[in-house]
Amino acid sequence: MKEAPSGMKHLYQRIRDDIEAKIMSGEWPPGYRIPFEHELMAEYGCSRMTVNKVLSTLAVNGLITRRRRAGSVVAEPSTRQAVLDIQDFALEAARTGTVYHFKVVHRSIDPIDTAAAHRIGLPVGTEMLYISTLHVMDDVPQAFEERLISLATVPEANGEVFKDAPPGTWLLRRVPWTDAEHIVRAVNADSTMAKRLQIRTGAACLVLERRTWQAGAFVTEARITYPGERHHLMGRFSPSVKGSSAVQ
Amino acid sequence: MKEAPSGMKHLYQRIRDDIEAKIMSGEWPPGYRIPFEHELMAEYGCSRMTVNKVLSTLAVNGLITRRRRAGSVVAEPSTRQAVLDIQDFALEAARTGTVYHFKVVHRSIDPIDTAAAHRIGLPVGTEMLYISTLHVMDDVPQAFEERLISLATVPEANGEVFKDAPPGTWLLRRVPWTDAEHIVRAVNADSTMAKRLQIRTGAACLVLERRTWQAGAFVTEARITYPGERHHLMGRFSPSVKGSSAVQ
DNA sequence: TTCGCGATTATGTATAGACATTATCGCGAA
DNA sequence: TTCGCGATAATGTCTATACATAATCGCGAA
Repeated sequence: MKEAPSGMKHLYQRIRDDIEAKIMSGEWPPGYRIPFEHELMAEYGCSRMTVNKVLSTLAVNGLITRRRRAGSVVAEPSTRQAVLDIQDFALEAARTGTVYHFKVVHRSIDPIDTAAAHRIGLPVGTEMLYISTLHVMDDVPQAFEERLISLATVPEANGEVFKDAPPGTWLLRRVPWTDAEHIVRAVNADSTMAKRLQIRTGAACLVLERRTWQAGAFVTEARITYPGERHHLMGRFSPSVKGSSAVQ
Repeated sequence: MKEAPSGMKHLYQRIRDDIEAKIMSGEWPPGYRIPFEHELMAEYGCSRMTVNKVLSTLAVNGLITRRRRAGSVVAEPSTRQAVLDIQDFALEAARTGTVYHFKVVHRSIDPIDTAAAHRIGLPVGTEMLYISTLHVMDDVPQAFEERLISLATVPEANGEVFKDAPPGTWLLRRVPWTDAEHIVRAVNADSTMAKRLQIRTGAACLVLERRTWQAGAFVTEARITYPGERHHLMGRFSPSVKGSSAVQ
């Protein structure tokens, strides 16, 4: 029994995917004590070296922290937040005691337009959910989000009206991403955007475009526009451990 | 012989540090075929599992790419270029056949100002090299770089006039960084910056601030201003492999 | 009750061997 | 010369074991 049966993923990858999915989906929240190595050994019927390699790698990449005798726990988001997500507004608001709310200003289901289809690499005409959201803190607009969700990958989005959670947060809970592409640009606000964000026309805005996939299947594309004076993106890196996070 | 003698680093870490240092310093440039596992086994007198774990980890983190039978080679910078560096202009220029040049517009050695000292965490009054550079491709200004270099960490910078290579490239060759912090913002160009970059006053600019350290010692801080319409930053991520790169 | 110390437990590092997988090399045939 | 194919070499995954290390637990003594 040295090799997994052909046609199925290797054990190492399977264990790793399982654990990463549980962490990214929030099923195992920060602070959660993940099973001990010997428990995972029993669960997957493998040797300790195999689960040890999985866990050490996750630790190096900042997803979990490990302590002898005490076991391994899911790390605090700061180190693994490679995403610069709108969800941060809710967290930031909770932390600082300000009032956060969001407003869905557009929602429709339409075939994908040719430009987006080409950009993303999907067949023209695929049905997508288009949704635009304004994020507000203490009555001050903080960001305008234009999003496009693949109904093929996320059929549950079809009837969703995003009443309790904004699309980004809602998605993250249901479809943890495995790959993401980010583009950051600076643009001058046109009059429409200026009105939305309550800034003057021409003010510099930071635009973050993000596309995410899950196991090769396209999930969503978001273009988020932040007023330039109110936000910046920040990240820390070292050659071995790479992580970044968004700050207000 | 299951354990390294106390007082010295573990074998795994030593091998990894050695290889990372060789890659980051440029001694093993991109494309260089690093020793085979069995050669590293012999060199360090350890089992294959140990060097295998080192190399697999480096591969996961994008420092090297591995291919069966062919061996492992140092990866192209794009995947490990967590830095969005000016050096890319020279590469980009070489690739597209455009003419790149830079002009040092300011150079002085002064005690650090209090704001920067506070920001970086250095004692007020430390001597720093201040240098400003304009980067030009085909006679079109592409970026304005304001940089501050610690003469304590990089004494060779004292007499350097940056004739052959711009400060970023020059530094990277001498002092490979081990930690970096990035901040990305969007600002409106003021009249001075507009004149420098040949854009209109008020045009949105992407500002990248980067601070780097080597083994805890501060190396440099750079603030690079790009015309918003001419540039964007791009990165790809997955929970396990994190990398990003700059594109034109 | 509190302190100290040994037992316990989970992780950290390392070994030697096994078999799978895959790309390349080189030889022989067309 | 070129094509095909088997040998070969390097990495990929996994096992079973061993001993080190560090933190916690719990018992017994002060």
